[in-house]
Amino acid sequence: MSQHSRRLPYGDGRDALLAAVIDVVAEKGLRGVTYRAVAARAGVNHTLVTHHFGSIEGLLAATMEWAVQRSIEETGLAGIADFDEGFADSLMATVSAEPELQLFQFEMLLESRRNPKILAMVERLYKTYVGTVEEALSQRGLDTTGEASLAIFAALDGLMLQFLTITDPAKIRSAVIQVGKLVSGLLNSSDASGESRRPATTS
Amino acid sequence: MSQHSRRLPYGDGRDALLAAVIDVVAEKGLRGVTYRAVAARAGVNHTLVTHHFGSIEGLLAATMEWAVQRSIEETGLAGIADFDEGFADSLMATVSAEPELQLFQFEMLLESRRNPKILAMVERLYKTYVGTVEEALSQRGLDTTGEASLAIFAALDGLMLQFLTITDPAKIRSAVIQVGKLVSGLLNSSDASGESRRPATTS
DNA sequence: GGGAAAACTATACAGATGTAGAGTTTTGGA
DNA sequence: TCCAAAACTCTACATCTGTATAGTTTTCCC
Repeated sequence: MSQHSRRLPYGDGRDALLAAVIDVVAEKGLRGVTYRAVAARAGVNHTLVTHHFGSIEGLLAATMEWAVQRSIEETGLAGIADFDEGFADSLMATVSAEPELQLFQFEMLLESRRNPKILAMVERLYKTYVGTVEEALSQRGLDTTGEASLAIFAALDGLMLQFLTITDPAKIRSAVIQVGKLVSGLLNSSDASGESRRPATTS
Repeated sequence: MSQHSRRLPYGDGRDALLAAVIDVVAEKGLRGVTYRAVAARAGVNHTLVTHHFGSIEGLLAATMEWAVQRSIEETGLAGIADFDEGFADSLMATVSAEPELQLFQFEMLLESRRNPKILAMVERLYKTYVGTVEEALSQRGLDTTGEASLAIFAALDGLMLQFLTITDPAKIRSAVIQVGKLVSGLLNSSDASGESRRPATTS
């Protein structure tokens, strides 16, 4: 079914291109990102990419900017306050909702080594994520020096990466819950006398 | 200065191509992997790629096969038995020794979504890694049900990914050490809670 | 030492890709 | 209403890329 049915509304080309990048990367990887492939997916002429973004690099940077903004606004880690099973499910649900978007961000993480603009955006994104974890740990009265937040976030990040690629959801879910237990363990070891395994009800 | 100085010894072309792939991916990403780019780096004619590997996909698969074998043999996580500071330094040293190789494996992890052959190899690699962690945890008498090994490995994996891209070594080092402390915490909490304590046979 | 097989090169070409330039459509404001 | 700017398309072309084919060099082994 060739669906060149209706043209996009005037002014929607730019956004359509950004969305198309996510899809093309998910389907064919960065190797598949060409002016024509992206434009075809977006339903516009391939020269429109140059008009809006100047180059493929510019297109990728703009797409990442867009993706980062969305991720930060949605703060997928919002429900992180409690590290219980509900948290695990909500985290996985967030990633499952838009796997292509997450995949794209991982691609850009690797790309950041070769592109300063991308690097800056990835740094911003990751600092936001780690900051969110840090906040959650602090609320539980945990010592957040020594990069505990970074360690916890890296565990979740690594698990989501595997979730999106090679490891089945059930195992990932268990492992995410384990991360929650590790946090509890951190609480115990820093507060040696604590008997209260149950976190105090929301204050 | 054209430096077509010395040709490769006869029979070395294949290996030279594999090594070249790692370099090209590190420098230009998967987008930069073309017959000519890889062949030029290896110092051979670009048609040699087809002769040995059939296609770019075949070339990437063969390179991954080679990379996985090396990683498994070296077992970069060998010194994982103790989760102390020495372990952190040795882990980072291993990754630092050949960052391009690690980067390539992360690229292939993402690629595994679109390539069954790559998927099989990445699965093998990750199972080996998780298995190594599991062994280390068992030796400490820890309960390894519930995917604790997967969680711990994911933390280290996620940290190495950041180490290779956006986060400075000092922070990574601290975080890796934190992972070690989390393992200790796991030990405490499994004793303290007595929830699902299955004694591991330390035979 | 001779011949087949494997490794490798040379060349040529079709199709894909990036890019330039000129033209068309739509929007929005004076 | 009109016009300038922005959004967008069309076409053309040079370059890059993959691939086929034929030929050369080296190795291996009987």
